[in-house]
Amino acid sequence: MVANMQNRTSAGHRTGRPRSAAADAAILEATRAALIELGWSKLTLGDVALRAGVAKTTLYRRWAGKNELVVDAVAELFDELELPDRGSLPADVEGAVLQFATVLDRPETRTALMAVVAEATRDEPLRRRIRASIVDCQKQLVLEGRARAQARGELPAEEDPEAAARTADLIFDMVAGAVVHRTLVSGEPVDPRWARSFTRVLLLGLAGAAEAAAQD
Amino acid sequence: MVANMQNRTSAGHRTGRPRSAAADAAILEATRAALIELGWSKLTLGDVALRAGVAKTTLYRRWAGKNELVVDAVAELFDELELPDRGSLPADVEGAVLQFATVLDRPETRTALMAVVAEATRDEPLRRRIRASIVDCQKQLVLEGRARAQARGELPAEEDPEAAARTADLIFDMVAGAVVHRTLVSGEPVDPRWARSFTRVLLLGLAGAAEAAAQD
DNA sequence: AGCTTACGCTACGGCTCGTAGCGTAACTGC
DNA sequence: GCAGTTACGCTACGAGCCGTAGCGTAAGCT
Repeated sequence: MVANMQNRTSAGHRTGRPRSAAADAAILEATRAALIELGWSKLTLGDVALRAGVAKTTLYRRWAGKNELVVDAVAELFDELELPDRGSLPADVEGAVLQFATVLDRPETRTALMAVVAEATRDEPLRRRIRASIVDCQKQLVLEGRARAQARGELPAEEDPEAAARTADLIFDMVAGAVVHRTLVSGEPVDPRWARSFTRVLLLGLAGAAEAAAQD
Repeated sequence: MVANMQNRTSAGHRTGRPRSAAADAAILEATRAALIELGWSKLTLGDVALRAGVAKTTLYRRWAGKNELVVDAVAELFDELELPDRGSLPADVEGAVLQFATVLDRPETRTALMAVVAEATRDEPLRRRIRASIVDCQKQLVLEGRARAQARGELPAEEDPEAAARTADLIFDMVAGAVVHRTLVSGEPVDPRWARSFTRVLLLGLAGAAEAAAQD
């Protein structure tokens, strides 16, 4: 649940006409539709307002601009991501990879995700917004998966919390990075076969690295 | 050497006034300067022309638009990438990772790379251009590194060429994806320590996967 | 020379941006 | 009910950039 981190910062005003939640939903939906039809670069806020059936000024009252609006629109798609229990660590990783790839396969995600990341390189608030509403909830899945594997006895419990955090970051960048790169840069599909190969390399590598670290 | 794949499609015209190579260089340099100062979204072709000291119409005579121009401008930065022989496969991978990260650390690369990739999701010719002038020459380094490792005896020779190609693609997406993701999405630096951890996981994973495959 | 192509310059219609201003609608507390 | 407060729709506007047309000039080739 992303839930409008942009408005009513907390314990917001109680008087006056409340903002229409229906308008919020219509705008975000219209934004995704416009992304599919026009792509990021040709998307205009005037067009989104027209599709959503609201005035252009309403958009500017709620979002600072195109960047913030699109982040919220695609963040909802990433909310679907969950981590179904498939019984073993390799199966879980493979499932997560395929699920992530499914979201990245949507045309609105493809065109929008890289664009807002590019914008974020020169916009610190936008970067925070992306992290809070998209990236961090993905990283959460990594932590969840590790905890599950430790409960199953497939992974040893971590002793050094700092090292554990670094490893989690490494895993996250490797998984998300590889899937994104294959999908958007190489332009090749993330099919079950690729997911299987990738998962195998990743898990064998992590197991070997943990073993080597234990010998230090 | 990117060398203007956009002009004079082959055996181009020989009569008339030739295009100024100095103008080409000035334009690409001005484009990078504008990327640094303004970023992708605020970069305008009129401004680039002003900086380069050429007429705006000259830009449109050589490039179809902003996308193509920026691709050529950043492609020159990736031309620097080489694969110095560091004596062992892990050292080579680590060096390549750090070198790649250095290019991604430049402000003009950070803001431009993701942006053109985003544009390319709805523009097939642009995708081909990016592949030809940026991606493929990176992938070449992977093949070069593997050949070198095989010559050293660190890797077995491949028997199945198709499987070898798939593995090379997997490695490429894992390396480039992880570095890009850490730099541009997570926003954390790719320092020697991270490069070391990453390389260890990758190579141990590949070794383990090759071993497992041999047993099939 | 004469031909051919590149270049600089000006000017233009068209589009999008983001905002200001106003009247109306919706909800709250007295 | 009524007054206060906030959201909404609508119109209009200056500003900026886009991409192109048209023209005169510059730089090579034969």
